[in-house]
Amino acid sequence: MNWIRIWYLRLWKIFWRANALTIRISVIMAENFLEVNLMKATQLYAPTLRESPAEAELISHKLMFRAGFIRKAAGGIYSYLPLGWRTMKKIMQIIREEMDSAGGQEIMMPIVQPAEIWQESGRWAVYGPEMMRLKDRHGREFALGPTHEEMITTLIRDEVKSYKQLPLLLYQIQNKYRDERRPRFGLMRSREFVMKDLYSFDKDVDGMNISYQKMYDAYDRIFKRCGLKFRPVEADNGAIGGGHSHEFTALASSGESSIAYCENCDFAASDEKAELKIIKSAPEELKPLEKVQTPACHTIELVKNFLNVPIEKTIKAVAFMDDDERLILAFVRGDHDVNEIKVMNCVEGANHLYMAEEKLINAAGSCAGFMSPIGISDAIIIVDATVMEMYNAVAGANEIDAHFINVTPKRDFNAEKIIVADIRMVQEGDPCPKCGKPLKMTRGIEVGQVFTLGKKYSEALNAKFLDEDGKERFFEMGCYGIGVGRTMAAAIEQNNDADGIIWNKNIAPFEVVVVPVNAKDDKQLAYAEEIYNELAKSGVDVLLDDRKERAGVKFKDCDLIGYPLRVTISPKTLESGNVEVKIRRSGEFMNFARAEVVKNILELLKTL
RNA sequence: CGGGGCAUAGCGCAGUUCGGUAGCGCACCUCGCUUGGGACGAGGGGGUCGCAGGUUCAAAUCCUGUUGCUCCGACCA
Repeated sequence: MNWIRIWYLRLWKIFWRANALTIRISVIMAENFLEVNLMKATQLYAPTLRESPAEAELISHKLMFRAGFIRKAAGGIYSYLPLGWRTMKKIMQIIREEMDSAGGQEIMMPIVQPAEIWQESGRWAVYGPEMMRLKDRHGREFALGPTHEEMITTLIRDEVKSYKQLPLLLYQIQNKYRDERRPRFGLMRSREFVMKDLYSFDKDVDGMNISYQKMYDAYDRIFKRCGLKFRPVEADNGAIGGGHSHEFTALASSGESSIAYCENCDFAASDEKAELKIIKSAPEELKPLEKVQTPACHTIELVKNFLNVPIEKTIKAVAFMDDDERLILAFVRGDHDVNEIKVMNCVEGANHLYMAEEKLINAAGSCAGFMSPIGISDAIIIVDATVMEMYNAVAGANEIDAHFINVTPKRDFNAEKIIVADIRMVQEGDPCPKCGKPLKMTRGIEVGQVFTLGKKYSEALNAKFLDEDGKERFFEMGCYGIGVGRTMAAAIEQNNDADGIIWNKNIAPFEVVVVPVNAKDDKQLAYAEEIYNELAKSGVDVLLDDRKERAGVKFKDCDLIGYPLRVTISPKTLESGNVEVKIRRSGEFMNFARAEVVKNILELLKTL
């Protein structure tokens, strides 16, 4: 029996070699095996639906479901069908090419990770219920990897021992698991998802910053190639600290994060992070401070109306307290909102902010609704920098039903007792911190994030190497993720119409579909096959819709699935000798002479 | 984690108030007819009514428990 085994193995070897050849060669091979080629719609598993499940909320979710891209297995857990997986693979291929050209090397790490490495880094206890945990038959604990910092750091720590081996950039494209409290929006927030993550290891901070920049640039190319409208947004890497972080955010009204961006320059930041310029008010002649009665005017709106002053002339107070029950009063202009994160960053030792209890406010000698920095002592007072530029404004008087008028903070606030800082929330129309033009606000989908980790994990997991001086040092790390499914969903959010998806050709499941309007007509079918073969030979990713459906059904499916180009073969086109091409995005029809079809389609594709 | 809603055929839904042995549209199968934008006609297949227990001669329907899904909020980043 041994010889059978040997032959079997030899055949496998040949098969795999063939698989590894270039696309062009596989196209030539496909020509010979066309009869079993799955590029025909009759053989493609693409179940399209007229209606979407009631639970689908987002356009991308509905369309992916209707177009036969995904099916749900459980909440936040999906199968990818052939069309969906083709697009996923195209996105992954773009990512691979850019990662490789930036010096990355692809690896594959386990989904199932031992508890020990998480215990070692301290995150086993910290991660919480979002990490899916399981035990093997011996009772040993494991987790389904929500991320791979521990895995990769322990992977390299015993092997990479010299600065000469650095920098090292390793990445993988892998399923990740996060047991979201509330999975929703289809692939946008799922519990199992495909993610590319690259980890960089450098000998020093300079090296880490170079790696960071390489990734930043690679991300820019990746999302451009995917045809996304996006912004790299300055983000907070908070607890991890000490470095930069950018979120690559696809602009979409359905997005979960809110960002401010400038149309004039490249500024973009999350609403929480955006640093703002001081807005100066026009100087005025200073009037004397005066206390006035304002009965029951405990909101800015009421005060403004009662005293008949513009809202920009009022000062709003928000009272917080921290874990130690310290009272923190934040003051912003009446038409502005307080940014809690910025406030928290001003207060040393504060980890959480809560709305202050009224008794705290009273104990400090003030009262809710009428708080003021003037004449209050027992509180941490933080004043927005823009407030300091106001003249003759209205502020609370720290007693019920009374306000000060003609408040000029520079004159009236006790400079020693207040902290002046940028603590307000960005608003549409605020001047851009970079160029001063009015900012725009939009919502966005975070499709990728780059950030520097520094030594956080190398220290926690004791991953060291020897530098030029023979001294032991911890790796300077960075990590860089891209949500592949999210990228697909974001592309659909940005590119769809009433009929369905509109793909960019780089990530479309097929670039071109050839449709004989009546596949039962042998002449049409033969003609369509001819064009289909020519396109395939020219390297076009093409599908032949040879289904014996009515033309309307096929057209509807084409639009729904969103192939960038449709080639239509009909009695009309047969007679004229021309071939009709429809551009999905514009709805434009074009007619090409038979001999020019391939050439023109190749040209057209460059523009899509 | 708090608050709402839903669970009946692959998908969308009706039937539940008032218990009587399950229906509609789309999809699917067969035949006919039709073929440039989700045709039409005739016939047909498919459901332990989320699950478990209870009440009753009889439960999709009433009662109890439970699970899942979903929306809003909070939390997380």
